[in-house]
Amino acid sequence: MTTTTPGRPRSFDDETVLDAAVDLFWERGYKETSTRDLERALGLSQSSLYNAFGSKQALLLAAIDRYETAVKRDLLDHLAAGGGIGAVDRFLEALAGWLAGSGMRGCLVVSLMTTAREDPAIAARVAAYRGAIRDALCAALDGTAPRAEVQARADLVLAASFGVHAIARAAPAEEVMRIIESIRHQVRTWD
Amino acid sequence: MTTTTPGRPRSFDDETVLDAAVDLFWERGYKETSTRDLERALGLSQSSLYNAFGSKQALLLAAIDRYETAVKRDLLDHLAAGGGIGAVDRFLEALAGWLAGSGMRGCLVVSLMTTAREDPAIAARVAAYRGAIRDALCAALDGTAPRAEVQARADLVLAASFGVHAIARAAPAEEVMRIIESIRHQVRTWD
DNA sequence: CATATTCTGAAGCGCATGCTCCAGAATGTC
DNA sequence: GACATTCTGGAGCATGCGCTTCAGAATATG
Repeated sequence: MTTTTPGRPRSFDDETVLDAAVDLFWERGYKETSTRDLERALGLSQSSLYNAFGSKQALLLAAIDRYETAVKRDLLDHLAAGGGIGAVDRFLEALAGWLAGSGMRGCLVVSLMTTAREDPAIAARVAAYRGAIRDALCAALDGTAPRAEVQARADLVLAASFGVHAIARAAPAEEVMRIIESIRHQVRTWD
Repeated sequence: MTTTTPGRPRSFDDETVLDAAVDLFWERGYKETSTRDLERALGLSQSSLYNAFGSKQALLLAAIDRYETAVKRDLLDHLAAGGGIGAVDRFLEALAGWLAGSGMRGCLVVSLMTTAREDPAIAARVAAYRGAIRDALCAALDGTAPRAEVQARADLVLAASFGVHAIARAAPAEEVMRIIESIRHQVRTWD
């Protein structure tokens, strides 16, 4: 049932556009990115943009979906593969590479924390993202310790990695890398 | 040499005004707080405000100074008093109270991370704040383990507490409190 | 009281914001 | 080729932004 609707077809690829939106929101923040900035970076006029996504907020929510997909592929898969303390260590190792490879801009979602405080829809999306990471950490750590201990360790790694994302946005790269190493060192003592 | 200059004296108290500025920047964020908002909350006209502080950015920097003073008094003093693992644990306990008492808005400085990325003066101020906390953690932990281990633990607590601040801005209070308990649990294993 | 200095409210500057509207171009179906 | 439908660029809306300007009120010194 993929009948084509009559009328002029869209001249841009939704995923390409979303990638550019992720990049812009990630680099400069949500509030700091204007619809004119998006127009320029995405190569779409504002009318096309609003026609396709509805609002700046809706575009952000779609961009978060796309961002989360990438995070799952590049980061969380290290947790799923094998599991155990080693998996968490590899997750943190990948996090360091992820940060360096993306120009030390931390995490899109973490950078939205202030915006989330005054926008329930964004707050809900951010909470879901946080939950997904915590669940992945718990799953990886399952069986390495009593359940309560597993959850405490997951919370610790979650908080520490979010802190790294916050720090990364404005600190020298070496400092960020050292902090990640410190976290990994702690994680390894659990083995 | 406290000779009074001729001319009409200022009708407001600088520290009272700064407290209100801290409160507003903290609650709503820097970019999200307009000079009109400040005018309203501080009870000063914009001209008086600019006459006294020079710019919105300068006001923020002054507000950070005042905020850091409060943090030192309410949080870091727990690290200085006694020292050792127990001091870090009490610091985290105080952090939970600080968050609850301030309406779960996290940390003013952590909320500036995105702004700091595009404003060198704010970035420098944020880095100094971060350094002060790390130094206090290192000092408290000094002697409880080899120097390298002390620094790694300080980094971990720093990152985790910054993560808590980020999460606190948009998560349910219970979740935040549970995360802090998880961090404290880990810290206590060092004893 | 005269004078110099400072503070203050209101008005306004140019510019950016998120979003909408609309005429016309583009491309599908029949 | 006729038609229905959708996309697109540009102009424009009301609003808000950080900041400045200025005339006049307020208050110190001498």
